[in-house]
Amino acid sequence: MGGILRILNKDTRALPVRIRDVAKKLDLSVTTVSRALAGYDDVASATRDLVIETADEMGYVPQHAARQLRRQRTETIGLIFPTTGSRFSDPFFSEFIAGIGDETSRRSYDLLVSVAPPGEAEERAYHLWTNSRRVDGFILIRTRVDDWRISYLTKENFPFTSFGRSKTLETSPHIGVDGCSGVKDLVKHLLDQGHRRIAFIGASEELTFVGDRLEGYQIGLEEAHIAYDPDLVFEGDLTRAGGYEAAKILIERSPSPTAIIGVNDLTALGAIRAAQEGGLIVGKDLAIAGFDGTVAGEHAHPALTTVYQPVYEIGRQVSAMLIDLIENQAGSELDSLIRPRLIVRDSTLNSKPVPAD
Amino acid sequence: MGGILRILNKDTRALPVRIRDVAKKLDLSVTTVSRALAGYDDVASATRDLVIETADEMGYVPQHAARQLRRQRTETIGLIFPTTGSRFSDPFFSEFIAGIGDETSRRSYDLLVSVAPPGEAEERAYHLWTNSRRVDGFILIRTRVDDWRISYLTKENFPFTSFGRSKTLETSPHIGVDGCSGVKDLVKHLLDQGHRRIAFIGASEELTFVGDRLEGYQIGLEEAHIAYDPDLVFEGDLTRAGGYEAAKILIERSPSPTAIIGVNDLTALGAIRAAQEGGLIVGKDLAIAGFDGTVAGEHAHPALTTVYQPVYEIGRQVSAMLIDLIENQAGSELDSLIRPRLIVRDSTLNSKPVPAD
DNA sequence: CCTCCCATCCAAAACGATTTGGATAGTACA
DNA sequence: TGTACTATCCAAATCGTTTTGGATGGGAGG
Repeated sequence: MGGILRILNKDTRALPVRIRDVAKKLDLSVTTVSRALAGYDDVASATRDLVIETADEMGYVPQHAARQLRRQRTETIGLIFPTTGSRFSDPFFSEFIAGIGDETSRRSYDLLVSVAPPGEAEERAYHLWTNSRRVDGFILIRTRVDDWRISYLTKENFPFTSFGRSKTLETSPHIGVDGCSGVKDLVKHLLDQGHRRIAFIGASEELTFVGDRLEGYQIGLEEAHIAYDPDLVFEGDLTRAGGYEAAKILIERSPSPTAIIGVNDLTALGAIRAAQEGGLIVGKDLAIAGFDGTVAGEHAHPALTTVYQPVYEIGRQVSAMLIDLIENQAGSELDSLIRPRLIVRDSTLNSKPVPAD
Repeated sequence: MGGILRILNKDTRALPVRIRDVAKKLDLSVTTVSRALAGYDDVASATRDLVIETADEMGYVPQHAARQLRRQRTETIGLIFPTTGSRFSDPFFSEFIAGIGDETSRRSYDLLVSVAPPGEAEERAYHLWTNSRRVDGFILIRTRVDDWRISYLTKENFPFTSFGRSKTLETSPHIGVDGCSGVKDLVKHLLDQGHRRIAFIGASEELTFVGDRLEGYQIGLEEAHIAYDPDLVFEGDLTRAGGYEAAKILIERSPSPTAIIGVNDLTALGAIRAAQEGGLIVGKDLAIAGFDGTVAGEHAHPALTTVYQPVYEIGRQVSAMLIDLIENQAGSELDSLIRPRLIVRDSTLNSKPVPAD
């Protein structure tokens, strides 16, 4: 189909301009051109201006590999998604990557991305990128309570920051979100609405943030002197499908819970679906809430009560922190805790009538 | 908070093993080690085995920058998201990036990612990565009818493939999805259900795929001898909010449409919300359908009728095609058209009663 | 014994930038 | 007139690979 495609031929590809070409054109040494472009003050300002202008109009851009080899820095940061390919559609990720991307390009860094499920492939990926000096540092996500990545990178003395803390080391540079107090606020809100049987659909407690949120749930109940009931706690898998399955079972319990907290928005959205299929009106018969503050939750029906964390902004900060670390700029705080914000919407408001059908 | 953080010090960071170190340990030349590892047959097999084993146990990995400089190839492909940071949460993207990521790492390529809104910043980004030889090729997404990127890369003779074709060149390597016939199928389905006033919420027709889908809508109506009514066509912006706004207006028209097609799933989900807020039962009072086949649509309430395109698989193929192109492997087809598949769900089935409330 | 041919190895030259450690010429000052 | 200093420039080394173009020695064949 579609006619003849032009064949790409490396030999015909325009050769990029090298610093040598600029030097030759101006009858200057390579050294001077290099130093002029780098802004050193041992080159006459007239010369500097001329060099900059000429380099610009010749379209000269330093070849990355050469510079990198000489300077032994890549100006690149690495991000390895700890998940396997096809089941990877958490809206969280694209927000986060956008935050990182904006900050890195602002500081003229690049972002190298890979996907590897936790385990052997993940280890290989980190080994490769550290040993080949492919990146200057890593951003870690979905930190785990016992996190191989953190001990490895620390041992290698390789810069990294993470979204979410870990218990692997006493401290390591990261941006954390206080999931515990976030869920505590949420529980308090549900208690205010009169709920007493509140369920929690979690996920693998290997993930730090899951443990944090579960803790908030427990403390919240405790403070209201409500006994913790293990039968009301389920383990999902952070997906919508996981939330759906878990909620289905919870709903058929008796006595069934009057409120369900999903460890993230996707889980909660799955639970909403299960409830609606079971003929329940969410917000009236059953309250459901999530955590994340994704757009999907905002536009759900009914709109989802959730605990909002500024994912885009966290992406920006975590990469700013990493670049500071790489460049040894002591300035920034290396250990910040963001307090997420409760957003109450219809899915937990029984006072507001649902639209008549 | 958090105690004393260990300060990273470049001087104390373990020096990576160089090929020279391996050579010295084995009392061989650097050349021989290099050739042994590369699998040339001018090194004795006993020597080769020894080299490989030693290199492995010393943890030797070639430094990427040096290799890249010498070979003048990066084994990296570039992906620049043509969108601006914060409003960037289409689930489409994460699926797509996962497909690309899996294929590139299978062929031991890396993936360099950036985010730049169409316009000047985008041009700068492409210039930089081509001139600095930062990547070996590009994957283009959201191709536009008149696409600067395609003419630029073609002019520079720089390898690229795209998801979605463009009219900028007669042909260029890409994976296309036949959005026209996809929407035509959808229209036919709606006609079968008895609909006659079918609306379409699109987006900027600058985007090729939007035009394709709109064309399918028009042809579908034409074949059923239904006059095209411009009042039933709206322009959204591919987001949920855009779909919501457009649908709100459409619903209050009189006579109002009995079915709405969203150019993508997000638009359709926005429309569902607008309909529900307006007191309509989606599937009964108003049929709504989308395009993409995202999980979000599958789990919506009611589940969304849509036209499914295998985004993960397309990501894989488009990057396989690019790598073939870079390596001059003539093998693969450079111009493939995938026919998407109609998935009918409750949002367009008025026969099935909605759950009683 | 001599020649030729393999099989195996290696020294040195790239690749394209940055950085080190001067060189050169003009100026100010004694 | 010398000397010291400054402003401006540059040759050469360097980063760690891969690749080019031999070198070397032993065995086969005459």
